Amino acid sequence: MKISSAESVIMEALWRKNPLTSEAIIAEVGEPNGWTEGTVKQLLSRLVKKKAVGATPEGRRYQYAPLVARGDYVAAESQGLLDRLFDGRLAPLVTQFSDAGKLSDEDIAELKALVERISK
Amino acid sequence: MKISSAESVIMEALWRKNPLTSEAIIAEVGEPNGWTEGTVKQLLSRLVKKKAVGATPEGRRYQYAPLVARGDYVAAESQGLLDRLFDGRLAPLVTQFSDAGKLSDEDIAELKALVERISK
DNA sequence: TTTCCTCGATGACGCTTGTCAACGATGGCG
DNA sequence: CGCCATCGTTGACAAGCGTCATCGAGGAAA
Repeated sequence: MKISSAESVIMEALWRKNPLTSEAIIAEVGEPNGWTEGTVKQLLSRLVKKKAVGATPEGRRYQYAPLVARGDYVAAESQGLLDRLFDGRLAPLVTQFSDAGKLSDEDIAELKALVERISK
Repeated sequence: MKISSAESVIMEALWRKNPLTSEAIIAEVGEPNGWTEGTVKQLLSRLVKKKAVGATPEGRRYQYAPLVARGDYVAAESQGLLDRLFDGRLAPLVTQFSDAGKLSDEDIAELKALVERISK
């Protein structure tokens, strides 16, 4: 099942630290996103139903933890974008950022080092 | 306004060649996507309402053409992904593909040449 | 034990999306 | 001058999403 954009905010919190109780998650993402307790609980429920998050009973409450790895999610999202917009190829994506002037000198240096390392 | 995923298929057709009549668009994207005429017409209407596509009367039909440049769309989508998943930095995205073993030798060569050119 | 608090489950609602069909105007052909 | 083929507009509907509130069950505290 697909993880929606609001849901991914919850996931990010859980990827950062887990397991967490709903209370902790609400504390973590509620305020910054202007969400009430009810909203966060609903998102959490949907994630559990989607099997993206696991809920283990601990006493009165649940401990929530991600069931999908962030790496997998990131890989799928990235690949999706690449396929949809860049014909599956990475270089044009990099070109696009370069052409848009979105690359700092540091970005370029990082890339250079990275490519150096990869290509050996 | 946001362009949805089905809508973007229509946009891609128009970016490839424009202006087009609805008939041509239906011929172009209907069959490959398993869409009926009605579906394509609806998507087109929504795109016009969203001002992503312009419709100029020609005789008793319209000629449809994109009002947003593909470059702008691609830039926004790419930036969005980068911000959401990679803290706005490009190098980690490249790393992710590298780590996932998704880079062919050709990809790497392209990247290398590209970075070379950019960094001067 | 009774009252209260908290947790997760569920209902609700308006909006967008994906998908398709029906309708009303209009131009072309016989 | 009528009829038919089209075109764009609209309506429709189920599913998903963003958002929030209410409810029932079960501990905790008095």
